[in-house]
Amino acid sequence: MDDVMAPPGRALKHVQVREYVRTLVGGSSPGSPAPSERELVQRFGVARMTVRQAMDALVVEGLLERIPGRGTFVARPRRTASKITGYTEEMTRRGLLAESQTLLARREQAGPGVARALSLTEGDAVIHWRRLRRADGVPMCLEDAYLNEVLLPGFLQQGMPTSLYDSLDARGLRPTWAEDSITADKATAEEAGLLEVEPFSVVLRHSRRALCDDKVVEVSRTVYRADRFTLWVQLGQDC
Amino acid sequence: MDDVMAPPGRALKHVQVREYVRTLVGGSSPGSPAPSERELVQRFGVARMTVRQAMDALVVEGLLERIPGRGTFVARPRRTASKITGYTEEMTRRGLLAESQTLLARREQAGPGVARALSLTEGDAVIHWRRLRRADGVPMCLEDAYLNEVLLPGFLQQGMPTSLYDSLDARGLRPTWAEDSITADKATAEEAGLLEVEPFSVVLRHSRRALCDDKVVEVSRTVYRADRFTLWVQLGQDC
DNA sequence: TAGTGGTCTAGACCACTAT
DNA sequence: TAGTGGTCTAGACCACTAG
Repeated sequence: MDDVMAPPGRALKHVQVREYVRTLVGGSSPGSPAPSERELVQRFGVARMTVRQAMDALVVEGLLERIPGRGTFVARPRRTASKITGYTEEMTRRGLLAESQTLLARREQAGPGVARALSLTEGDAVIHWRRLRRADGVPMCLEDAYLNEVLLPGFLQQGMPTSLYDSLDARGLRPTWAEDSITADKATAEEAGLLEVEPFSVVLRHSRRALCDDKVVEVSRTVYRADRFTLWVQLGQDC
Repeated sequence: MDDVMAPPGRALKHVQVREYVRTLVGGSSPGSPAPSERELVQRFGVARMTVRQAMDALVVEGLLERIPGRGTFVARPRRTASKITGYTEEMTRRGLLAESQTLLARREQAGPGVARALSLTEGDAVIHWRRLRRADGVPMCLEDAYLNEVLLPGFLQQGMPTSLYDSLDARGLRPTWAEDSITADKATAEEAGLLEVEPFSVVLRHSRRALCDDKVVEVSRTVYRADRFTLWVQLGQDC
């Protein structure tokens, strides 16, 4: 436990109780009982409101479920909506080897469309990064990403990473919200050549505008080979 | 206020405080201050923990934001993930007139694929509903929906509604979670004829498996004209 | 009847912000 | 210095569930 290393007097009591309960029920199956509130009052020598504060957090989080008159139990995991992922994560999740070949990585002046999408002014400096991306060695898609240079100082000088989303993560800019549009189309001659398919083959076009809090961190357009790629999306209410 | 009609002794105090604050800050813009906790203690003559319980609920809900040392303020609305919608809702949202023509609506025995997707056994009774759907009079997509007859008793006898999702809503079966897959493809000859496009035109195929709690309420396959339809998806973290 | 969560009180001290 | 939210105490009564 991390708590061993922490100054003992510093840890908040409701946090201590919360983390105790979390580790206690960590591996339990849904429906298993959690300790009763009064039991935790005894064990930690705290007031009941303190225990309730701890348990409330776990209930909001979806780990526990209260049943009046019966007790508190491990909740069944909520079905979750899709994480916002990039190509590397997604292909890895599918058990494929993700590789990328940078075709272009440079500073450009934003055109009207890209400027609007990035919430910038036309002519502002943006990073344009074009990659041919493979899965298990076979061309899968061609991606054009546009990034706000102000948010990513020194990005082009640091050598391009494999995963854009890892880089964003490292800078605390992991997208928290994204709007995607998806269409079916035919490949242009250039796209077909790079993707190694016949000209005018069917492709899936995927555009994304990704935000971290209120900052637009990525605008991208990706064209996928339709014969190799299916897009999966999970949607959830609430949360 | 609803409270006027409610038995005065019945309303829980933290609910009274919560709803008072909700209506008070209802129309306010983000950043507006909410009453301080001690001010509400005075106004309602309750303990501070009761006020905190009320405010906690509004914070979890995303309406309020606490800033230690400063006060409690109206939060900026969270960006939300896409609602799970059907065709009628989606087209209406886009300002188009949604119309449907039922091509088939009957009881069938589930084949292996549909049975698995609906969490049924092969041969179980399912409802198969095929519709040609128009937007502003022009064919937009062809949809095959498969429904669990046990969850929708008398569905076929009641005359087919325009919106499946409205019917599900009315029965308390509005989907809370959905998994979609999206691919690009070419239309079959039959599809092309119904959609009034050239044979082998590019289409967008969209499959959905929608659940309400743990019940599979809809399994569908839809083929959209690529020249008329773009799919939009919003993704959010947490929620 | 004993145990559970739900609600509620009337205080207290703390760190932080703003003036 | 005054006001705010964050944390915490040591009780209390209620409705409900289960044996």
